[in-house]
Amino acid sequence: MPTPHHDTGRTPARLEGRATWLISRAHMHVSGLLGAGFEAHGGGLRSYHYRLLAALEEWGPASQAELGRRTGIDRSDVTAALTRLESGNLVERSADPAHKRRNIVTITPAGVERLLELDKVIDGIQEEFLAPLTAAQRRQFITLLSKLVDAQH
Amino acid sequence: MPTPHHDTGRTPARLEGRATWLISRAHMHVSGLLGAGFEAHGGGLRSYHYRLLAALEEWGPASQAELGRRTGIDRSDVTAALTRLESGNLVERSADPAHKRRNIVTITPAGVERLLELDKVIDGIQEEFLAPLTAAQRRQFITLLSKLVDAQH
DNA sequence: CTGATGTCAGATAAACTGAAATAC
DNA sequence: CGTATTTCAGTTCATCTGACATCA
Repeated sequence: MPTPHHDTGRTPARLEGRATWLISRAHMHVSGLLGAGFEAHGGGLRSYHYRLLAALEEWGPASQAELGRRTGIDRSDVTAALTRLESGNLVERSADPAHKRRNIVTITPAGVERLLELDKVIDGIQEEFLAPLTAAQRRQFITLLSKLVDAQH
Repeated sequence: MPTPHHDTGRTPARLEGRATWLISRAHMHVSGLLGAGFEAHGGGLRSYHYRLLAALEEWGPASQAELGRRTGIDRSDVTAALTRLESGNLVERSADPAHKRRNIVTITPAGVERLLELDKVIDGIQEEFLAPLTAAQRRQFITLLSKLVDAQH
């Protein structure tokens, strides 16, 4: 058990040995970077909007419930975020002929354009975050993180 | 907060190639695990409280402003979280004799005990998160993440 | 009836902002 | 005076809950 040392020269045991504490700090760091990025260059769009646009471009048109499942966004929040996107003509809602209750959501050309702009912003943030690593280390990190994210179900 | 996941077996290009999108998903994943863990075994304490207790045990007594800087928690939120911890006798506030405005915050033995319990919870969550990796890969991942976190200032 | 869907109203936690009072 | 500290009041964003009407 670590006993309270005091100040000293950096990187105490907890920060070295505990991955979750580490992940929590990395999480805060990324949150900060993303928040600042969306604030500065997001044109009023937030992470929900980015995730929805990305999912639509990636997997094509979908119902709102399906978008919720794919992006991990609650269906009630999907509704609000899509209303926002629709008001900017970035997506379109149309009734599913096979199921009157269900909407089919489609990304518009303007939506794709907007998404590509956001991608650039996000790529910049990614560069900034990964800057401390060498190219080889970055590849390693991304590979490992992919494994971790893909393994969740 | 489980959020059931997608049906599809394929991993689309965006998820393969874009580290920030990946990090955002990992971020959500970790948030969910931590939230559920604190909810289930945190005894009413949340991430702010854990971070503050950990910082106090790690670096010893400190002023509130200093705690804020070390943990990345805003000074105004430090105040509220410490009041909560103090009401459970997990920390103590005392006036700094050298500076009347400043408080010196100390973790109590009960606070250390509580922290060690929370550590166990968090270690369990960490195990769960890192489960998809081999032991060697975990070490690699932790090393790389340490580099990324340490490099931020 | 069951179950999925879209919507709304509200709660909560994390993080931040601005301002005040106090101490150095 | 300027700066640092604590505190308070209020805001935003992401997330989740519960309810409800609608449809298959």
